Amino acid sequence: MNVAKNIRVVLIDDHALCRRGLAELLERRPGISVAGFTGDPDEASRMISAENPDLVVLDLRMPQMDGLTLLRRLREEGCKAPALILTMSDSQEDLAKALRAGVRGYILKNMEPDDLVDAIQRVAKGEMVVAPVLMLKLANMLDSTQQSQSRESLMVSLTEREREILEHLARGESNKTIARGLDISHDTVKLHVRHILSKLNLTSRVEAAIFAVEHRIAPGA
Amino acid sequence: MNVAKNIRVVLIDDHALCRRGLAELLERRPGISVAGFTGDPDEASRMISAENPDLVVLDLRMPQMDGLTLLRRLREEGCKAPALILTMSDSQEDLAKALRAGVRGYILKNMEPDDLVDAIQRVAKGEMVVAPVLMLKLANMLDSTQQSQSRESLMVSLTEREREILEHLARGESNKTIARGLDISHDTVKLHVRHILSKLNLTSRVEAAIFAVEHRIAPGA
DNA sequence: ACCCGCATAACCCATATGGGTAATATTGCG
DNA sequence: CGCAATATTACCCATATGGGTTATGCGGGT
Repeated sequence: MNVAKNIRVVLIDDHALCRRGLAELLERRPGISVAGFTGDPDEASRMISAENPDLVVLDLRMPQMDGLTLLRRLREEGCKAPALILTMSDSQEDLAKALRAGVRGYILKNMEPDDLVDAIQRVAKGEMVVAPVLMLKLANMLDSTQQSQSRESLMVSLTEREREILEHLARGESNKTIARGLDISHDTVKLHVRHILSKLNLTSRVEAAIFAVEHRIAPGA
Repeated sequence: MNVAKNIRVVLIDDHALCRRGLAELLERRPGISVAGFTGDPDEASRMISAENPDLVVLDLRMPQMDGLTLLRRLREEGCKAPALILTMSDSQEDLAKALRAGVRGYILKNMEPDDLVDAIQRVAKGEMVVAPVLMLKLANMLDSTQQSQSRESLMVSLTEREREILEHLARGESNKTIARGLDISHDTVKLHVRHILSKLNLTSRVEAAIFAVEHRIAPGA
């Protein structure tokens, strides 16, 4: 059904506009055909086992299911196609997470269409593609792999209580307020906060709050 | 150059992919033609005074310039065309800001292309269009207009310098660090921070940091 | 010339925070 | 049972932060 070097891709993106536009853009390129596109995880699942594409283009942030979670699910279902992340997020964390999940490319949505096409072709050829802007961050990560990685993993080392304290902290509450709210001593809260900072390798409650907000530990007020 | 009921639109979006795809989608609809598209504010400015379109489709979050800031600039330059915001953000805050800036439509990027076309046509006819999902939030706003409105609107009252300080603050920097970074006195930073808190109606730097992060004033570390 | 907003800086003071140490109670595990 | 982890509280101390006041210099507008 497809010519020798034709690359069959499936697009998964919750933005109808993006995936439609993208699909049209790709369809008119020689050597690339769009086997399907959807924004729904379940449909993506079915589509990929049915079409068995050469490549999966995946958005990271989707309302129903996180892109990487979906990727893991696809892998479990036997999908072997390389994944190319196409996202808005240029954050170090997301990049790191994606790379550790074994994606073969990570590019940003604000790039030129031609570059995207190029990225698809290179990933299909077996190359690894990372958005140039992010290569710097990648370099940083190699040095201080500890921080962003272990900050992630050390996150799990937080006690239930500490996570609870962190939530309040990330709502901007002072130690005193947290203490009143949880009906414990001010000193106890202070100690918990110190433990949090120490475990997450941070030095101030502000950093902790930012960390929490960026990791959606704190519910969006 | 255009038939009677042809709607000439200009697309402003920093995502090359989106604007290209969108342009193609719109071009193939009868009654709509794309007079131009760009992701650059200055080019947008020139394009709109040159083309004098019937409608401007605008993204909110753009790296170089905030969509609403750009809109205000366009208005100053004499652009009378109604604006239709097309964005990812479904936040109450952004919607409120946009409405107060006088946009005539606010729709989300994850909607179906057909709905977008519909929205464009309705705005061109003089109607006001708001994404259905957001109508609820709109209702909420009518009650509790105080908080989110005043904090948002007071946000614009921040000085350039204060915004700059806020950025650093939202990276978790202490006053001393910020002072060193900007090569000004510690006391000056303190004063700026106090002004920020006062203007935004907050009481601690932690709240300010959270606010900044949630509103992407701070660049993703 | 005058006033005003802004950035800058220097004070004072009360409180909050980060960090160290010590102690007690509870819980679950080997 | 003893041990380790956790939660709790209490101290001490240095520094950071929030808030008030005063003052200087600059640039824009009246």
